[in-house]
Amino acid sequence: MLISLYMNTGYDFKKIESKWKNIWDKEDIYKTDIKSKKEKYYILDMFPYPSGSGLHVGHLKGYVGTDVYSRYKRLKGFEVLHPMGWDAFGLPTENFAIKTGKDPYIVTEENVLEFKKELINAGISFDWNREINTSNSNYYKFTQLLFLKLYKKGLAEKKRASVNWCPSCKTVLSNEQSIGGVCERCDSKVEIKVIDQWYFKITKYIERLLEDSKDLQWPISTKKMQEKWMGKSEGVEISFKIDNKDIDIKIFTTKPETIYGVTFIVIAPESPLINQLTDKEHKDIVDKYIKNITPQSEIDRKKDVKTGVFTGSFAINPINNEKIPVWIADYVLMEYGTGGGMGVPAHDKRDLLFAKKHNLKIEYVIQENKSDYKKSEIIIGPYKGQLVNDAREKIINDTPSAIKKTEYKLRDWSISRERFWGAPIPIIYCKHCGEIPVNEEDLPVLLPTDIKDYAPTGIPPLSKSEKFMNTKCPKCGENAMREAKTMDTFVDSSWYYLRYIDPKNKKEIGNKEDINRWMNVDLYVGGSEHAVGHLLYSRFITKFLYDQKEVNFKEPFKKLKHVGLIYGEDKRKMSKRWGNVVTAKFALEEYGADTVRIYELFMGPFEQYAFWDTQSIMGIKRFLTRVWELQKIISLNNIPSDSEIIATNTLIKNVDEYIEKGKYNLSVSEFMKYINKIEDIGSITNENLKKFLIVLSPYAPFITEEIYYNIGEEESIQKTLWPKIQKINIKETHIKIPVQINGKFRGEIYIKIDSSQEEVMDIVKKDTNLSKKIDTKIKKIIYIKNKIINIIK
RNA sequence: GCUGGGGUGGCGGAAUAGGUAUACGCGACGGACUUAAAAUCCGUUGAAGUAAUUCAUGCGGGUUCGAUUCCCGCCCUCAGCACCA
Repeated sequence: MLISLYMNTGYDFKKIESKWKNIWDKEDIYKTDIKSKKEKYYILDMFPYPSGSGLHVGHLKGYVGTDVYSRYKRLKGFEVLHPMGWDAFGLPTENFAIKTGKDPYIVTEENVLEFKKELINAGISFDWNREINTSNSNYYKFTQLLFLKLYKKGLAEKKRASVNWCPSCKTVLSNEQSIGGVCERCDSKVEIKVIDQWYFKITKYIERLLEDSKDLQWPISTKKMQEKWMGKSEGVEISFKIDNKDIDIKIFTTKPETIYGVTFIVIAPESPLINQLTDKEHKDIVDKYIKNITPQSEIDRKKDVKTGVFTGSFAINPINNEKIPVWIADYVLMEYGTGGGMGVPAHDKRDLLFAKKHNLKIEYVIQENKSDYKKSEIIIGPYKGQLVNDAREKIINDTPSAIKKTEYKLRDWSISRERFWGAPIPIIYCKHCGEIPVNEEDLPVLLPTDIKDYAPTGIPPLSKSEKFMNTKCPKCGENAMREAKTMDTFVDSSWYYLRYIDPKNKKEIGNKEDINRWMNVDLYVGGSEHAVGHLLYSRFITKFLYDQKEVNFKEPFKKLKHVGLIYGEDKRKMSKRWGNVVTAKFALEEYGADTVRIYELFMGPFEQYAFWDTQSIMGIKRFLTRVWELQKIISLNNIPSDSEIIATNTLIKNVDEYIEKGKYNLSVSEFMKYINKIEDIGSITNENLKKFLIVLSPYAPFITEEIYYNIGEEESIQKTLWPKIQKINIKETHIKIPVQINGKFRGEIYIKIDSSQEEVMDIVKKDTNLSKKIDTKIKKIIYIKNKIINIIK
């Protein structure tokens, strides 16, 4: 029974994997020497939430990709920092804890152990000496310190404002967490609530965030997404006087040249001007309308029907003194610009819809050029006949009260949460002194351990712990209360990449010299879903630390790569709901780590999504069995044939190139081509087998280590260096080139290198097959030396 | 609607400073071994045709001796964003 199992699997991966796992662990082989003299390379994965549902093969793909690159860089002589940790605070853990009734501390610990075990089983070369955990007080002490630093510079601030509220998670969400008007965690419809919230003033950094992104080696789509999210638009602010009233309405527009076409003014339903603008006659309708509209969530207002009511007031167009009605409209957002806009139905789609619905005048003032708006022609007013591009400045100058202005869509980052499982905000409220920051020496502000019921209610759970809440004012020493809200987990993850460099430092985030030496992250890999959240926050925090002279770099992640999702065999997203989840645990036990690693990279381009396929993975298993069998055909004399040398050189060169380009799937093809070739030759020298194993080792660390050991090497394959190309003295005298007739491939011939056209034609004419085809008159010959010949007849 | 990707065999995918399209793998078919199956090994495999050859890289044009690659105009599809004035 046992024997047949061995025959089926080819080699006993379980035995090999557990053997080397133990040896590597004992030798602490992945330990990074921060003080090493070697050139540094920092390669980072986005750290995971250690959720209860465990690790599946999709998570693994990213880690395998970075692991191949890390191992490769070590072989290339770099000191590599490749750490891992846990984004342990936050809703996934907390919700899991609530569901299971377990303590979140215990839940975190259990999940972390499970995740870590699978990562080790997969042979990922993380340096576990540097493991971090955001829910550990040694870590969140510095999250709180970061808060204090921002607070002291006026960049952390409590404001009363309308916020996105998730009725199911019972907490506030940032704009980045409520994209599309739904909660990113639970898909509930987001509501709008007005409450006190803490904000980090990321908007102060917006210009620098835009400017510096130009130099980042990031996917274009991700950079564009950030750019769009920040939403810079340059335009003009114009004041419209209200007829018979002492009020001005300010509006923002990016198309001041359409001012001759303004036929109404629209203001947001939240506008403070509404009371003054509404006359008696319209008061009832306006009140009713506003009462109806304001409690609506953003998503309900985002529809094509543009509702609105007339206020009874008229504004005066400053350019031509025309009287135009002022309306309240739900498509105008209070948060953007001035909360009001000029209605130009002829040249704005939304205004057009609104005008049609409410029978407002439509006046065309521009002949629009579809391919380039700036080349549109003005057809009304003093600049009739001119292009928008030329007339815009003049029109701005002509418009009284017009001021150039730049508007952005990005809002400040809301960071406080009404939840338990997060870092407490280090602020104290004192009756006498007001809002006072905790002294830095008093950090960390520890999460209380005496709260049993931390299920969300909307009231911060920390407020239930008297032990936590009651404290002394750091300034006057009187009794005072703590802030009961905790920080969003994106604060934890906005600086974690710094902590790996010096994770045990108790005094500061980390040793400055080491941080400055090891940052930036040379390669950062993770899902594209963090494009506008985490990645933007991290850039902001890095810039802030730069300004405080804490660090000497302005960007955290030099190069960014996204990893494509793995879908289930049924082509649906892996989910418990469909029962199509392939867990890392299952795959590793069933196929072995080396097979799973190679398979995941061979599925397709790294950045692209792929479908799990239990048949294809067998191909990789077969491949590794053939690798194992190479041991049986080692040649005795150790003198490689020319073809063996050429094949090995090609392998080394191509794999090198493909790894550098991140084209892991193509390097796997190279390994397969190589083994096909060697099997054709029938033997391999010890020397070249070693080279093959070394270049394969980043992909399949276990089997290569075992064979390397079997063929007599005493030191780990991981401690060797990338093989060099062997110089050979084979002078190629002849090469094969394709022959085309009338542009179509018709055959190939062997020619002497650097033959002339005449010499090549002689060979073509001697070739019986080809000469038959060119018996008629030849019109023209195109010959590209050593490459191709095309005969036109 | 906007932004960024993609459309190549039965399937995953190779190949773009224009030069033998379909590498590598999966699957399928045929064969060897086996009492048999699995595993393994050896062939074949874009389509049509006995063959010469013809037709095939989403569709329609163009440039070129030659186009998957470059240009123009479409169609389809995936992802993200979307009342931001």
